[in-house]
Amino acid sequence: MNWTDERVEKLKRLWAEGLSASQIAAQLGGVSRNAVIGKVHRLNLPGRAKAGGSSSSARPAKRTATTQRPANFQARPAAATTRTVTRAAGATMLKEEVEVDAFQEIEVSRPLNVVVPISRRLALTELTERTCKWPIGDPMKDDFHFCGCEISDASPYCTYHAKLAYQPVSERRKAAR
DNA sequence: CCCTGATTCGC
DNA sequence: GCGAATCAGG
Repeated sequence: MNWTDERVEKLKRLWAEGLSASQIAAQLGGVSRNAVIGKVHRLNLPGRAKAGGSSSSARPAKRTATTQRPANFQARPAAATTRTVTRAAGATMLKEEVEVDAFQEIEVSRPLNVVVPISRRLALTELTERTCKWPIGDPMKDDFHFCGCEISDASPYCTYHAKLAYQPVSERRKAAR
């Protein structure tokens, strides 16, 4: 694989979004994470905070899609906006708005110290034994992805989605993200 | 041991 | 310019 303009643009975009080098490599295909990092340097793109690198949870300066935030840290307004803009069909739109409203309810009632994982937006082929396999979005649409945040135990889901996984669907829907 | 980014250096 | 190998860290 060579670095076509298209692939370079995608690299720039994903890097700016805060995806890790390995995630970007998986999305581009045909390159290793080292290749991605090397290219990032050659392009003189801004690096990630601190030398020695760090896991996704230890990037102090930049807030990225892989960090975790307190539950009440304004995830909702952005999400609500995005969903409203993204959806087109009337029926779907209505459903989404209901979900968003329920989500707001949940968030208000959630204790302050609970953290909600921010999706790493991984594709199926990017999942590992240690990434949350909670599906997000419509499998028939381009933006379908999995939560992908890190998990530590044997559960297929992160702690947040594990709680959802064993609830009745009607209850899950309220907190679905 | 999993992961992260940074750097080096032969190609 | 490219990226595997290696390093250094969480």
